[in-house]
This record gives sequence, structure tokens and C-alpha cells, in this order.
Amino acid sequence: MIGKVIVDVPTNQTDRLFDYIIPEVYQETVVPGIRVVVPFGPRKVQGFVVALSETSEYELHKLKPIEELVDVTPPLTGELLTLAEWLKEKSLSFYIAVLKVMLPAAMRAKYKKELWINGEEQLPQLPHTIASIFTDTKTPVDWDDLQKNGNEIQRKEIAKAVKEKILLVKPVVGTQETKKKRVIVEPVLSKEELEIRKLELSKGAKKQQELIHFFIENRDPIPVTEIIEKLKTSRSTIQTLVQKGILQQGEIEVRRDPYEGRVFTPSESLPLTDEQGVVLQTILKSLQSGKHETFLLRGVTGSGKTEVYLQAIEKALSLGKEAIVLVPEISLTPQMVTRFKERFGSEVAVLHSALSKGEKYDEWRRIREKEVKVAVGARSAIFAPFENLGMIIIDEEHETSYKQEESPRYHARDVAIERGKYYQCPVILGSATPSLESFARAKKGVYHLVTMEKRVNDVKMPEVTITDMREELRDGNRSMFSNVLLDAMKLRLERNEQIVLFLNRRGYSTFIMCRDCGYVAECPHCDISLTYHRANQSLQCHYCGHMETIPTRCPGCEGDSIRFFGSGTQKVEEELVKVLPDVRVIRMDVDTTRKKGSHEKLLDKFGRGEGDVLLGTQMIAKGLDFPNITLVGVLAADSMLHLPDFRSAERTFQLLTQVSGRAGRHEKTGEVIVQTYTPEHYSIQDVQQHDFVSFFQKEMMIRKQRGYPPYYFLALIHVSDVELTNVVDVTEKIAKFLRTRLSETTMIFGPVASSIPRIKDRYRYQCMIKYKVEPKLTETLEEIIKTYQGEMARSGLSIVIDTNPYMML
DNA sequence: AGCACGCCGACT
DNA sequence: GTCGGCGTGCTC
Repeated sequence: MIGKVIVDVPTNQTDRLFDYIIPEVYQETVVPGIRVVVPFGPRKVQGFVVALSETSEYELHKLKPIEELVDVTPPLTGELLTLAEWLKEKSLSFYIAVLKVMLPAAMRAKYKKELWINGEEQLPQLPHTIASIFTDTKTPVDWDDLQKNGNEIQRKEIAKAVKEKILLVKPVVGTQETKKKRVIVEPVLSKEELEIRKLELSKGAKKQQELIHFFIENRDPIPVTEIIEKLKTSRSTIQTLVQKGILQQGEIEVRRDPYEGRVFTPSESLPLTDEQGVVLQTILKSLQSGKHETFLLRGVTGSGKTEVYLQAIEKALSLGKEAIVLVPEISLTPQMVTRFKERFGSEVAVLHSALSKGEKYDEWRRIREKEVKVAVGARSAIFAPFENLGMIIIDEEHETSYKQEESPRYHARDVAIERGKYYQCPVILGSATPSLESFARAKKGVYHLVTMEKRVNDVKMPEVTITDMREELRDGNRSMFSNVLLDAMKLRLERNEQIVLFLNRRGYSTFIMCRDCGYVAECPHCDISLTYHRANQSLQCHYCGHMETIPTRCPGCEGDSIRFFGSGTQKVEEELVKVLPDVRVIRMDVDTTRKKGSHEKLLDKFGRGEGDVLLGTQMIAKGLDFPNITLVGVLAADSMLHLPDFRSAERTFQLLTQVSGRAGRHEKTGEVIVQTYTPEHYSIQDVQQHDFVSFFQKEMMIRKQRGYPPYYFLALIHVSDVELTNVVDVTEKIAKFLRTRLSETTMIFGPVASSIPRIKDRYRYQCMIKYKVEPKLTETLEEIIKTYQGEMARSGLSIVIDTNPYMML
């Protein structure tokens, strides 16, 4: 038999199948989806068997055999292999990149080199500088370790010794998968024999008697730590019985449990509102029909979308099927996880970035080995290896984090629908503020639109007040809080209610500028201003990490009028304490949430009422649900309205709506105060009216006018290189080529410099394609890659193609 | 990506 | 004359 293998070498030339002989011993075990190690040229690489065949087109005598198997059972199912083919095509990525993205990081191959002494007789030949490193001929030394930790002389000596064949370099292919083991004990003898041995013990040996007694009742293996706790015994007592041949120790594999020790009280379905009921029934009807359908569930904040998801999943499970729930990373909060755990108990696996590699691996195996039926997670959870999917849910479907911005560039929504088609199951896209693309599709009837306009328990939508910061300035208020907001905050403090202050930092970072000559500190490697970091009193570049000290005098004019501009959460906190001296602020930003679990701690603290104000960035926009929050303040609503991105209005509307939704979710009514310099902008006006449809219509007009999605599809080609002339040259050629190839109705823009024209000393240009129908697109783009693959491999030239761009930078 | 093969410059 | 530069091409 022949195995068709995709090798782990991500290049254009190797992005195809390679044939390998399957050795006799592996005939039974090698199946599509399994990982193998194969000889590839002079080295060994990992690969995926994607198909089997009786024959090969390749010269048979040149075929090499598969060297070893990495898996016993294939990690990728047949469906995922089919999906990979589709995704490879759609995203223009390498097959291997797609296969790898479907598996948890721990399962990625690890290549390392080992240094061995080339036989006993070479031992005396070793130079004394490195002799101490090599103890004997049986222990290899890690090559990478040595390069890192050894000194220069040692590195040189080693290179020499390798050349003289005193030392041998052996490349090895391994994995990073580790399974957690636990020491267990179990009885060796039968029940009767245990009884006898127990009687034989001396009267004083109380602990041993207890232990044997335990195993008379329970014959199952039990972890040592567990039994010590249970019987208040000790390791030595167990050891004694092991020595006597009564018990034996062993190891069993255990799953790491990220939620170990946490108790989840099971919860029942909540009663549904009329609207929720209608939506649920519509979805269930589709589920039972066994036909694929994509639903767009638009439900205002607080309308109880999660409960609908939970009950829909429950139904899918009762039909013996499985479900995937995608949640944006940022809102994968403990609150959210708890809700699923309480409803579905041990049937849930959670996959998110806060877990360690090992924990993710174990959660993934729970899915693969059918120990769970529900997977809740961020983007990559869409590849959960279920084989009988009954439902896929994408919460907050408009979130841009569902788009992966590195190869393979995929959008989880597209993958979800593709899998939904395969399993003929419903896909539910939920949001209070759907993406324009999805809502347009729903209006066209491509998706099935279902709507929930009311909040549960008839809670009113919060009142939104817009304050014009220009007017505040005219009235002499130079602080970052408008008078309206300040008064509202004072009122909440009096009433002992809680406040959320939201500062959007995107496009609004702190920089330094000279008030005399206008000098702005910029990164020497990127065309962007440096950001002021208070923690270590430095200026940093967010794109390349460049760091420098803060100048005391202006480098431009030698003056001393260097000032800080913009405002970070720290600055807001300082200001806040100045105007409201007794206020207790809980600040949530990258600095205060860096440590694992700190996010949760801060929220808990706020939940317990140990803070009056929760001040934060994006991360507080979603999911938090505390009854005592009655005021939400948005400090700078338009900070991202002016970003060079056609979706900036949409993002502004979405974000403001999300944040507003944090206020007054329970009995107490909420108020939202939005500070802005552009109060007349429709994305801000429509937030005030809670009018998604109105916003949608206005934004659609603009998209139509400007030729953007959903009226046109986009593809973006990024070209970058250290040599500016080369970048311009290549981009120009690409644009020309596109114009000759693509149809007349397709528009090609460029070459133009990217909005950040230089990052890490590399110049960046781009070329944009807008099209409605373009059957030759993929083919043409592939041709471009092929044309430049040589140059890309040789020089530093890079061409990245995104067929569904979300980041316009 | 690695690695070998192969064809032109500065050295024992 | 050789050692070594990195351009080109292949890996079942």
C-alpha cells in the first residue's frame, strides 16, 4: 500500500502529496488523518497521511517507506481532511498549514538536533573545552541548548568535532505532547486473601489494617494522593504494603483539569420569554429537519441569547449529537464558562488561550475521544474534532477576532457554515450588532433572520446621552470628564451604585510631542509614533518593540516643552481620583490583567462591590453582567472613527452598543453617557436610539457608494521588503498583471503605500481588488505567488494575500 | 525549509 | 592548483 503524505515543509514547492510505502507492520494502523515521520531528502520530517492508494505515479523503486507512526488513532477525521482541502483552496495557504491549525499547539512537531559521540574510541579525541559536556556515548546533548548556553570557544570546537566526525549530529522529530501521569495503588490479591493478610498483621498496625480494609471494599485503582487524604494515612504505610506484595503501584494517565476543584451547581433551563421561545422553536424545527440552515439571531443586549443557545444545544444533545459554541476570546470569561459548565456539567470542553498547552491538549482529547459533547471556545475551537455535529453557534458573530490574521487566514464563520453543510445541521450566528455582511445576507434570504427586540424581564434599554466635548471645551472644561458625566458619577457614588468607564485605546495611544516645534517621537524602524509607557518610563514602538528613554529636551528644537498627549487608563485613573477623591477605582487593562487569573479576580472584586468604578479598555465591553451597574461612561467614542478602515463606523457602533449594554441589566435602570467630538455622526446617533436597522441602512448606502463589502468582495495583496524600490516595482507589476487578467467590472487599486508605510525597516505597499464576480481570482492570485516564490525564498521580499481582509493596515 | 550540487574568486 | 562563496533545484 501507498500512503499519500503532506509533509511538514511549508513551501510552495512541497505543497503537494508525496507517496510513501506503508511497511507491512503498519498496514493496519496507517489510515488517513494519522501523523507519521517520513524520510524527506536527507532528513526526516513529520507529515500527515491524507489518503491511501494501491498505486503510485512515482517511480516505484524510488519510493521510501514511512519511518514511524506518531499516532495510534488519527487526530484528524475524514471530515476534517475534506474541510482542509476546501480551506486550503479558499485561503490560498499551504495544505500543511491548514492541517496544523486544526490541531492543538501541543501536537505540533518539534524538530531538534542531538549531538552524540561517534563511538567509544572517539572519546579521547574530544578537546578539553567540551569534554565535560559529553559524559558517555549513550547520552545525547541537545544541540539548541548548546548553541544557547555554550560559549563561543565551545561552539567552535563542536563545529570542528562534527566535521572531524568525532561528534555526530542526529536530527530527531518529536512532539510536545505530554500526558499527565498519576501514581495509583491497587490490590494485588483477591478479596479473601486480603482478609487473611489483614488478620495476620500485628494489632498495632492500625493504619495498614485500615488500608487493606479499604481495598477489600474497593478494588479499583486509586491515586496515592487521594487515598492518603481519604484515610489520613501516609506514603510509608502504602509502601510497606507494596513491599509485602499486598498492593502494587502503577501509573495511570489523567486529564489535566483547568477547572479542578471548582464546583459547578447544575442549573435547569430558565423559562423563556415569548420572543426567545419563538426563536428557539424556529431553530429546533430546523435541527429536527436534518437540513443545514444558517440563522442570524439579532438580539439586543440583555435579550437572553445565551439561554436560547443553551436550550438549543440541549435539544441537539438529546438527539445524540454534539455542539460547538464559539465565543470571542475576550468574552470567554469565567462567567460564561460557568454558565455552560452548570448546564452541561462534564459534557463540556473549554478551549481558550488562558489554558496551558497541556490543558488545551487534554481538552481537545476529551472531544476527540468522545468524552464530551459540547466544545466552547475561541476561534480555533471551530475545528473541534466532533463526528456527529448537531449545532454550531457563533456568539458575537460580528467580532473581528474570528478572522485569523496569519496563515491560514480563515474566518471561523465560513468554516462553521462549511461544517454545517457537511453535517446538515443549523449554524447560529448571534449578535446584538451583526456584521453588515451577515445582516445583508440575512435580508437577502441567504441566512434565516430571527430577532429578539426585548430584554428579558422587560428591563428597559438604558438611556443614552451624548455629550459634545467641543462644547465642554468652549465652556472651559479641559478635563477628560464632561460635566454631565461628572454629575452622573457623583450621583451613583451617593446612591452606592456602580459605574463602568470605558476608554477605547485603539488609535488613541499616548505619544509625546514638543509644544514649541511640534516634534513627535517616532520609531526609527517604523513610520509610526512611539507610545509612552509609564511603567518603565520609556517610549515604545507597538509594531517592532523598539524602546528608548524619554528625552528631557526636545531633540528638534532643544526646548523643554515636551508634553504627553492622549490618555491611557492610568491617566484617567489619576484624573478621576483628582475630581472624586474618595472613589475606589478598579482598573482593567493589559497591565493589570497580565497575570493568569487576574482578570477574574478584578471582576470578582468589582462584583463584590469593592470598587465604585470599573475602568478599562475593550476587555470590559463584553459579557459583564452586574446588577449594580447603573452608569456607563464612554470617554472617547470617536477615537476609532477615524482609523483608515472602511469598517470604522461599524466598529464604533458595535462597540458603543456593547458597552451600553453593560448598564442596567436588572431592576435598576441604566444610563449611558457617551463623550464625543463628533456627536452628529450616525454611528453615534443610532447608538442613542438603539437603532441597529437605521445604522445598517445608512452604512449600507456608504458601502455602496464607496464600493466596499457587502456590495463588493475584497482581496488585498500586501508586498513588503527592505528595499523600497523593489516593493514599488513588484507591487506595480502585480497590479498590471491583475489588470490584464481580471474582468472589466473588477476594480484594482494600487499600488499604494500601506497606512503604516514602514514596519521593522520594511517598506509596505498594497494592492486592493474589489470585485463582484471573479471566477479567475484564485487562479490569478496563485499565479502571482508562483511567479514570486523564487524571489520570496531567496530575498526578503514578502507577498501576503488576504482574500477577506479585516485589517486594512 | 534544508541540503547538495555546481560554477567562479582569493588563498596555503 | 584548492577552499569556499551562494545561485539553483530537489525532496516520494
